[in-house]
Order: sequence, then C-alpha cells, then structure tokens
Amino acid sequence: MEKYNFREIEEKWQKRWEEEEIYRAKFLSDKKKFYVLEMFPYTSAQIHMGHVRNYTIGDVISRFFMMNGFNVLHPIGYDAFGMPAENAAIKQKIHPKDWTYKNIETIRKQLKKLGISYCWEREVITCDSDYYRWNQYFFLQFYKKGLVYKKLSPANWCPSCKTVLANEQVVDGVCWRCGLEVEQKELSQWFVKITEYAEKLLDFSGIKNWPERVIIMQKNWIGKSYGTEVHFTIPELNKELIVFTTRPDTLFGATYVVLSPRHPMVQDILKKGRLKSEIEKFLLKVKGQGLTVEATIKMEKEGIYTGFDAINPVNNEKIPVWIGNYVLMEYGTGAIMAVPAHDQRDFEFAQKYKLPVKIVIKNPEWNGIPEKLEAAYEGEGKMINSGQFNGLSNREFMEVITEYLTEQGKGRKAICYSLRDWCISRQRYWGTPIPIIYCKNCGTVPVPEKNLPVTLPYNVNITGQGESPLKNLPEFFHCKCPQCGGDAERETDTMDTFMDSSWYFLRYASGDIKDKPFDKEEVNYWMPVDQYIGGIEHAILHLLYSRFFIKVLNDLGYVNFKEPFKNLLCQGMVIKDGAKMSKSKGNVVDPDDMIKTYGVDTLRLFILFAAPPELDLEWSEKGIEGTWRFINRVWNLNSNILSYESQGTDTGDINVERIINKTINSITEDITKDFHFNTAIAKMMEFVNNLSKSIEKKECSREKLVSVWQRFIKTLSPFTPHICEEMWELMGNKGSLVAEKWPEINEEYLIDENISIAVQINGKLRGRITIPAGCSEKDVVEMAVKEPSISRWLKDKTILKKIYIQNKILNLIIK
RNA sequence: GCCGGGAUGGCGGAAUGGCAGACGCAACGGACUUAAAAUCCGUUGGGAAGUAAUUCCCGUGAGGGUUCGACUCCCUCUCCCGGCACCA
Repeated sequence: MEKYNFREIEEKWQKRWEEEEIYRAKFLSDKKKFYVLEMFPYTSAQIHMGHVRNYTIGDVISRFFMMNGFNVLHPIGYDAFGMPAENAAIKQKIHPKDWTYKNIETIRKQLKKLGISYCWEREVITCDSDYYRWNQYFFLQFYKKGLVYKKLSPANWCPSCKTVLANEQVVDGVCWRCGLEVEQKELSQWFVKITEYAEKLLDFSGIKNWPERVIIMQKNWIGKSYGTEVHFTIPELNKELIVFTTRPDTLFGATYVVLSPRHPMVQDILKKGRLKSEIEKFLLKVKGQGLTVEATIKMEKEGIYTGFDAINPVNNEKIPVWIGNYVLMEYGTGAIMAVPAHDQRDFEFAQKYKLPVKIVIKNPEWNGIPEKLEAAYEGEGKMINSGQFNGLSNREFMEVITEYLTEQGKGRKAICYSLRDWCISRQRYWGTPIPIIYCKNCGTVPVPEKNLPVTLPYNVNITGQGESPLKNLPEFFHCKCPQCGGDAERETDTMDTFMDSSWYFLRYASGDIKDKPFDKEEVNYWMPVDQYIGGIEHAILHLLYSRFFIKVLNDLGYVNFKEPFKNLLCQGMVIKDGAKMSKSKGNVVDPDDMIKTYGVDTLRLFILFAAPPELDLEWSEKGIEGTWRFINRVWNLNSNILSYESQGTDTGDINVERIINKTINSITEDITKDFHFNTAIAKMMEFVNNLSKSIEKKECSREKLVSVWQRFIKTLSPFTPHICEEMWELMGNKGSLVAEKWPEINEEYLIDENISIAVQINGKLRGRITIPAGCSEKDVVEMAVKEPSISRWLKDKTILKKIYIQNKILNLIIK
C-alpha cells in the first residue's frame, strides 16, 4: 500500500489545474452562471487563518456549483491601498508601493498553495493605475450628477505632528505616535451624497438571502425616524431656530433648547458679544473632545447658557438657549428642544444645571401630579399643562400639534435619517488621487476624462507628520488649469479605500479590458454576485457603500441590476485560547506551517469541520490531527478498494447503496440549505466508518463497491480536491472532478424497511420499538402496548390520549 | 448607554417543537510490537440500584410560562462575545 504523500499529490494537481486552466471563467451568455466571491484580502504581509477559512468556504461552494452544471466565476484580487502601507513605510523605510507589491507576491503564492478554484486571469490590484483610474472616472461621473460635493468637516488633528489621524490612531484621546492630546480640526473635505439614497438603501427586496442581523444592522445605521420640525424664534437675533423632534407631543414641556457647538447660530451669538469669553472657553474645551467612540461614550454631558432666549411657538414661553457638547451637527438640524420631564437625558442635564422641569404627560399610575420627578417619564398618557389640548392622549396629540404647527407656519412633519454623507477625503498619500484642479480664475475644475489617470507619483517621502506628501511634490501639486491653461493646483486628498472595494467585483466580471471600467454586457451576465462570503466586521460600511455604488451605476445606466450581492454568508472569526488570533497576543497559527505538516487538504477539512461557518472557530492542534487521521483512512481505503475482490450478496449491495444515497442526500442538503459543512463532513466520516466495516465483511460485490466509492470521491472533492483528484485517477478515470456531475440520489434507497420509533408514557421516554415503514397509528399502538418495557407502565391504567408522529414518536397519556 | 448575537459533556460541536450529546478531540481499557510511535477494536453526561442483562432518577446559564411533548417558542434575570455615530 502506497503511503499518502500529500506534498507530491498537491503539487501535481495544482500544476495540472494551472496548465489546463480548468478554472478559467468563460463568458457563455446561454449558460446559467454562478458568481461566487470572497472579500478580497488587504495586502498586509501574509494571509492568516481567517483568510484560509473564508477562501475555503468559497471554494467548496464554487466547486459544488461547477459540479452542478453552472458556469462559475470565482475570482480573486488585492485590496492594495490604505494606511498600513504608509505605516510600514514609516517604520521599515520601504516605499508603500514596494511593500504592497512584495506582499502581493507572497499572498499570491500562499493562495495558490490553498488549491482554490480561482480564475487567476481576472486578478485585480486596486493600487494599479489601470484600476484606480476608474475610481477617478466614477468620481467624475458622480460629480457631473451632483452626487459629490465639498464641505467643512472635523477630523482628528494632532497639533504636534501637524497631521490628520484616523480614529484608530487616536488611543485614549492622544496621538499614537507622540502622545499629545488630539484636537478637532475643521477641514474642507469631499463627500458623496449617500443620504440621497437612504430610502433606496432601506429597500432590501432585491436581496435574496442575507443574514437577518446584517439587514437589521444596516437599517439601524440608516436610522429612519419620523418626527416634526418645530420653529422657535430668537427675537434678539431676529432668527428662527429649527429643531427636529420625534416627540412633538412634549412641546409644551420644553424648558430649554440646545445647539450643537458647530451650529451656525453659535457664530451669530458670538458676534453679539454677550458672555463671549465664557462661550469661547467652552467651545475650545469641546474642540479637544475626540471623535472616537470611546471618547463620546466616556464624555460627560456639558453645556453653557448663551444669554439668549427662544420663544416656544405654541405658548410663547421664553426658554433659554444653551450650547451642549452632546448635540450632533450631523443629525437632524443640529439643535434640539429639551423636555426634562419626558426624556431621561434631558432630565439629567436639567438636574446638573438646575433647569426647570415641566410635566405635560400624566402617567396613568400617578395619583395626581408629583411635585418632583425622580426620573423622566417616557411613557404614554393624557396631556396636561398643554393649554387647549389638555386631556388628549399624547398619541393623538402628536398628530394634532404637528397639524397645528403646520397651519401656523411654525413647523411641519419631517423624516430624519441618521445616515450621514460619505466622506471620501483622506489626507494621505497611498490612495487614489481625487481628480480635481483648483484654478485661481476658474475655481474648482474637474480633471477632463481624457487626462485620466491622475497618477500617484512614486517619488515621495513618507514621515507620518505634516501635510500630505503630495503637497510637497511640485511636479504633482502644481499644474495647468484644463480650462484656461493658467497656473493651478491639484487636489492632494486621496480617496477612501471603500471606494476601491465598492465596485472591484465588476472589474473581475469583465476580464481584461483597458478602455472602459468594465464590459457592460459581460457584467450584466455575471452580476449580481450569487454568493458573497466575508467577515461580519464588514456588515455595515463595505456592504452599504457597495449597495449604494451599484444603485448609482444603475441610475446612470451602467448596469441593469440594483443590488450587488444576492446572497451573503458572514463567517465567524478564527480564535485560539478564547481570543482572536493576533500578533500582539502571540496566538497566531501560521497556515504555511500547517500545510507543511499535514497538507492543505487536511487543513481545509479541519477548518470546515471544526464549526459551522457563521460561528467563531476555536483552533485546535489536536483537532487537526483528527482530520489528518480521517484523510489517511480515506487514502488507505482507496487502496483496499483497488485490490478488493468479492462476489458479495444482494443484501450487501443494497446495504451500501442505501448508505451512499443517504450520505450524499444529506450532504447535498447541508451544503445547499445553510452551508453547514461541519455536519456534511461528519456524515462522510460516518460513511467511511460504515463502509470500512462492510469491506471487512466482504458484504458487497466489487462492482458495487467501486461504483459507491467513486460517488463518494465526487462528494468529498469540493472539500479536499487534491487527494480526490488523485484517487479518481487511481480508480482509472480521466479528467478533473469539477467536470464531473454531482452524484444523483435514488429516492428508493433513502427509505428504510424498518424504522425505530420512541415510545413515551406521559412525555417520558420508556422504550423503543421497530416498526415496518408506513405502519398505521393503530398498528403502532398495538405493537407498543405489547412491548414489555411499555406494558409494565400500563398496568391498572387507562390510556387517555395517543399522539403519534409518523416514523418518529408515540406518546401515550395515561392515568 | 444603545443595537445585534450567544450560553448544550472534560473540549469543538449535533439536534430549531418529537429518542439531548451525531461526528471529532481528549481520557480509559484492549489488540499488534522486544519496546515505542503509528494503526485498529471497545468504553465514555452525572448519580443510584443490581452478580448481570438491565432499570430508575437528574441533566441543554437561572427562574417562570405555553404544550401531550421545549435545547428549540414566550416572559423575567445573570453572564459572555461582537458592533456603534449620546440619533433627540
């Protein structure tokens, strides 16, 4: 018996697949297609177990659909722009481009060793000007449509490094490099109007099968809420202050209003000079408070009185105008009305600053009206202290007051989204240059399409300090205005890398193309992606931006579909010792080491077997040995079958035929229903255990055994393709298994002659009986009561009720 | 703080209203071997009774509910993980 030499087998087949180009996707418009896509890797130094998991899952799906007669597209590429390349440049004194391409080389080698069925001819590298020029092209199309604009927006700013910091570069409110406190700085930045698509993005009807939680997360992120705009007046400023509220019913209870520190009216107030130094001091303090999540959660709610009052439009009451650090300019109108009696946050703020509390909704559980509240009452009730509206239910009153305000010209119904426009400006080098030119005479001028790409210059010095290196590069920064030919300056912001990943899957789908972003006809054939696979960490941003991008391209007539990803599978993390694998924790397992020791088929099988895809996967050194043993058993069994000789018996043949049909049937179900490869593999292990016993007993004929075994090899092949191809060839077959048809099921072998059912007495299991298939309830009960383990419970009792679930269980209720 | 997900043997997990613990790991016992490794066979949720076949009780984070029947559905609570932009 020849020993299982995985190294030889894997090298042999990987070489052959490559030579014969069997995974090359062909545009065959009359053939039903299947586009399977895994999120492309970021070009950090190496791939890790998380990638191996992601790509192995994709590969099983890809091979399964190939064998089921689909024309499959299964591409790969590299997400190659982004901050880590600049960090590497700073630390290792290596150019971001050199670092990136060096990494791509390594990753490509690693991926090839995994034996994934990729169509390598369609590789995409986002930092290649052949790719990013089309980012610039789309930017210009969006610009023409009025979907991009520039506005002031705050960014994390380190005053010592004089540079913009990403949220992850701000650690506990200080700069990660110099440790100095981070400030907010207003910068003029480019935005894409994703908010214009909020309503379209809330419509998930074009999506077939996404995890429910991802849809919920996206809906919450878009955050549609219905409410009312209320117009307060500030007589001393001669201005109207518009606030948005979802609780217009509490309007009579408003005791102050609060502006965001970035609200334009703050400037009007400062101009008047009242309390100016106090307000400025407060604004300065707020400026030091970070934009990061930890910062905003830890931040204490603070405010300051402006010295001005606003008039409540419903009762002409004068209430103070405050500025508060907790009011966001990005949401609603950047100003709120505060109702401490009926909103807990307003209540706490009012307590802190001794602001009045006015109850306008009566809690039905109250006896009379309390003098003092312990907490805000946020529930339902009847209106009080609300003038002519007293006595109405607050629900009714919401409608009534909104109508009243509308009639008076003091407000209206409004819808608010918490979704904000997409800031695509990055003050960094390693990204797609934004194709805009600033001319003293002509203003903001887009780079003409024929001048694309605006190439990212190579000759830069990356320090991580100061402004973008592109500003210090005269040959890039200084240019001629395309309109008047005069001296002009280039935009030095580069694009957010989410721009790259919002359409890379279209580029894959159109093969080698130079003069267009993609081939419309071919893209319309392959798209949408039939199965997208990736980590849950991309549940919101990447997936939402891609959906948005496709909807815009659809509106602009570039594509004929409205959703990029029909089905989505989010896989869990790979963890070790209870924590995510990471260098800092020192719990990383290198895929290359595992491949050297066990071979890639074993690694793939273990990763698929250890947990269902959507759950976190606990790495186990012992566990992989288990799958290694299984693979070897399969290999040895193949040798045994090659030399097997027996006439067998009819029952033996029927028996193995039953086993294989049941096995393949339930594996097919596991794959197609929810990609539960772990249970599919468990069933293959069971099959191998059973078949080994049958072979030992020489129960079946050689002919039957070979037929059954060949079907098994096919079924196993998407999981461990190399060893299966080898066994397939040893069995005397030619050609690759992906060209073979997935084995069919013969229904008649799925049904057993005898079925074991459980018998319960009063819901408690008391025995088991074996019945012929298709037995009637009456017969089952008759057989059950004869069974000694059952009859002893029935002595001196009467059967009140019989519940029989066919082929499963009989429950007798007795007294 | 808000949103989402989860809790099942010594461990990874299986069963989504019908026999809890498939399959694998670990452990223990046995076969082979001079020996070890590898391999193969068997046992394995906890407790109690019995020489034994076997039988009974308990058991899916805690408590309650619905149901003939609940790991599964509903309510309350505890703990763990993930995401986040104080969303008015």
